[in-house]
Amino acid sequence: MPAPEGSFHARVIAAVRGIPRGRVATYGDVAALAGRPRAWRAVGAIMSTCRIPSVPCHRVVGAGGRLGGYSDPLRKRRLLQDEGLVVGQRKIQQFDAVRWTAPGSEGR
DNA sequence: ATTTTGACCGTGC
DNA sequence: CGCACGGCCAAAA
Repeated sequence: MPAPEGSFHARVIAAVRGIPRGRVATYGDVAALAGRPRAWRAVGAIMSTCRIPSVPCHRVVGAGGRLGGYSDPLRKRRLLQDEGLVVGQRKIQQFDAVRWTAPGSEGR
């Protein structure tokens, strides 16, 4: 289990696990929730190792609502649509309306 | 310890 | 709106 407590990996997974169904977050958001708002790079690398089914890694999308990457891009698109999201051919519609924001991270 | 890579992001044309 | 370039962080070799 490649997720020692206190590691960036564990924090990222915890953040992704906190994304409810029908909602999406960008790599930058996940990185910020993980405590490293500038580590979206590492977040993507970690997601690539996302072999844990307990983590809805398909809810992590690129900035601006882009699908981003995935082992099976088509599958990711279908999963998001299955959760009630409107996905275009390359980007998510109403992205701002479905973008997941951590409790307390909103405007203040 | 240094170098390379990766499911990225933002800016410029 | 699409492509090219640079910058950034962490893990692996």
